[in-house]
Amino acid sequence: HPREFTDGKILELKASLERLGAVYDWRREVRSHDPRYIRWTQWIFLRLYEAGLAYRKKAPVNWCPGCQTVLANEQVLADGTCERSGDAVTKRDLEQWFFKITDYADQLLDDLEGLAWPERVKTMQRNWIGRSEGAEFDLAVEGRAGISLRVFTTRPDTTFGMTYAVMAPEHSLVDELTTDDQREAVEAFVARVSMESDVERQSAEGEIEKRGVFTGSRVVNPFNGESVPVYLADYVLMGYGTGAIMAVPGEDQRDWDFATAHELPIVRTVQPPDGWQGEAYTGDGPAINSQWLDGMAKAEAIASAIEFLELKGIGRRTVNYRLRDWLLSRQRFWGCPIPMVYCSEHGVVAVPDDQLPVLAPDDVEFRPTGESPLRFHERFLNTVCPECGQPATRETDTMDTFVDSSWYFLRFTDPWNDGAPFDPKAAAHWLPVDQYIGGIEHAILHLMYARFFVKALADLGIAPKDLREPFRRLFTQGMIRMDGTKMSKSKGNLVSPEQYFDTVGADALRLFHLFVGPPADDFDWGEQTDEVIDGCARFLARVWRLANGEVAPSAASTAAEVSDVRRATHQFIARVSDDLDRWSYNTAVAACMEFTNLLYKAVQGGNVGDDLEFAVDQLLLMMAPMAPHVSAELWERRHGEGELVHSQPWPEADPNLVTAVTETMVVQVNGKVRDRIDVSPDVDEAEMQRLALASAKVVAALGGREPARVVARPPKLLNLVVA
RNA sequence: GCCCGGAUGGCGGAAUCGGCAGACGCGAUGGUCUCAAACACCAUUGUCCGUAAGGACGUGCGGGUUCAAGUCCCGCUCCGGGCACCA
Repeated sequence: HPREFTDGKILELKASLERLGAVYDWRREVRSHDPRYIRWTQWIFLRLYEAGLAYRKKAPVNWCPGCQTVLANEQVLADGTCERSGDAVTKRDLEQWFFKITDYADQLLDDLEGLAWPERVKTMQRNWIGRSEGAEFDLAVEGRAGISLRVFTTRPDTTFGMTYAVMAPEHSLVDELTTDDQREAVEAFVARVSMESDVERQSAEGEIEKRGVFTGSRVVNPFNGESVPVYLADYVLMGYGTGAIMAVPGEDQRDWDFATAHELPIVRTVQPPDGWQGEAYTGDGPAINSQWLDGMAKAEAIASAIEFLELKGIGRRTVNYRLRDWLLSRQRFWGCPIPMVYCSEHGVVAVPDDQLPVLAPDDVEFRPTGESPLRFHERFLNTVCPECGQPATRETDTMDTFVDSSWYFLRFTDPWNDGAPFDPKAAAHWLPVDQYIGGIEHAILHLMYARFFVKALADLGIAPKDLREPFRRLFTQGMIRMDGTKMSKSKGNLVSPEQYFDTVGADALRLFHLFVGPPADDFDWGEQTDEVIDGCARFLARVWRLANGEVAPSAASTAAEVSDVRRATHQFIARVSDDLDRWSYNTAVAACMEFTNLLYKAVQGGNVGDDLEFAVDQLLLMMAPMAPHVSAELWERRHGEGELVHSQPWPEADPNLVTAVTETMVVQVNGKVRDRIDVSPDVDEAEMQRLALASAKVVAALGGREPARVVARPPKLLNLVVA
């Protein structure tokens, strides 16, 4: 049962997080299936409904046969498969609930500007929203007064080059515009296209002539009065623009291909550059074959063409988006019920706030059948109309889980509130989130939905009015992959952390995660991975022995004596602090390892005393965020029961001790390193040159030649250039 | 096709502003300890030539800029990701 499964997994995950030493404010924990959360998710749904931002309509929707439910566009991958199950998604005509995210298309696009997000994610959102500016206008159907075909184009400047028009096979005028002699061919074409999945429809390459059919009707080009044929073609989509286009093969490659296959004329209306070898030319250039537009550049011609359409009263400037409204209905039992009731008298009626939450019963056959399991549960299904008290039925679909995650961060600000989803004052205090961290897979799902919710709730006065964005900064961390695919709970290819807690310990596992590479990079779990984790555990054991005074001076040590432990310690503090500041955790761990190695050499060389004790304490302080358990235990052993490393302030490096006593000057001859000489950090150029020329290696490399040029970068580099 | 990333030893990676390529770790090799092993500790470990000292080469490929390029510029190859009949 989903409830047992979910509750069990929460316990498991929470226990893992606690053993890992992850620090969260568990007092603020929320669970999306908790009636106290469901209540407010439904309450928010109703506010969106009242504002016209949630609506129900019948539409061709994405259907996943594997999940036996509908999906939002965002949950269908580019290859037409379901992001969750991998099944090929088909289309079904169903009555479903939508959120009107398209109302916010421009804001969602424009407000990306101010976000400190990876450019890649912003680009993905921009592409997804897919704003394009252009014009819509009517094409009069020849010989049919009162009927016109409305088309959308981004290139009204090329209208003189229209040699045919195309409708989507699903267009509502198809029947009307099909002439009797073409009816058979058109119906066969429409039938074939309707059988195809989106994937098939998009992959029909190389058979362009089969991808369209003539309707028998003609329309008039309003720019030059010429009559052109109307075709149906599967490359025109009903869901975008007006579902019909003017075809300008001279400036559109798809139109060019189609025109060539169907032997339709091609007229260029933009002069391609000299030497143009291609077919359709989409770039800028002076208009040609376009009467009063001739000679104008693209932008000017577009403006002039739109002016003409508006003057004639047949068209207008318009903007189209690729973004569709968010389909939120799911034919699922385990989800937040949509709080609506259907009454034969009053139609669609909202459940009153004081009757929330609407909870699904647990005693259902919950397995997917293509309809919500709640439909077969009489006690849930049958209710009374809130308006008239007569028998009515409940909406039995539940909400997309992305609805839950679109406002949880708002609830975190005020999780105990039982009079509202959250107090706007609390939300104003905490939000926007300073630093959000998540996987790239949420680039256009969660991250777009949450942005929409925040904007809508702010406009409705539920969230603070000036809260326009949920997440100020975003960091997309890499994935840990196994066998080439993402390690994830839905794929089931997880490596359990428990086995590492029980063997090497949580701190070793934490160090491994930090050490393995930059946090933004993906990592492949491989054959050597367990050995790397063992290496982290070995390092912690070295620190343990060092901090417990278990490392003995050793005559066997051949290492050079470590002279200035205190100076090295301050350099170490500066280095780790800087690494942590710039999220370079792998080098921070490396610095701790290096410093530990240095302290081993010091101890083995007999160098013990206050400087060493100070150094070890600083090591533990630096390691406290990375290996909290081991450093806490060692700190207590060194400083007494109850002394807590995590309560200590972060040390400051002494600037006077961070600078080195001596620097290594690299001497190059013609850019090749010939010697390294220890120098004072404030050595001057003349001194550098004197020291370099005193080196036998340098003299040999010069071979008696005089340096023609000397490049000095005191104190680290000297390059002697000879001819 | 378009738009982003990326390519550095046997492996993960480091090199932060154009200035010592390969930090740190893994693996490997040799040694100390041990009856033996494990652990631990020490040392070596980019490639090639050389007994050695030392030298040459070397950051996907080809050019370029510069005293100096893993880093900048131009042109490619391959890998990963996103978008793609969006008119």
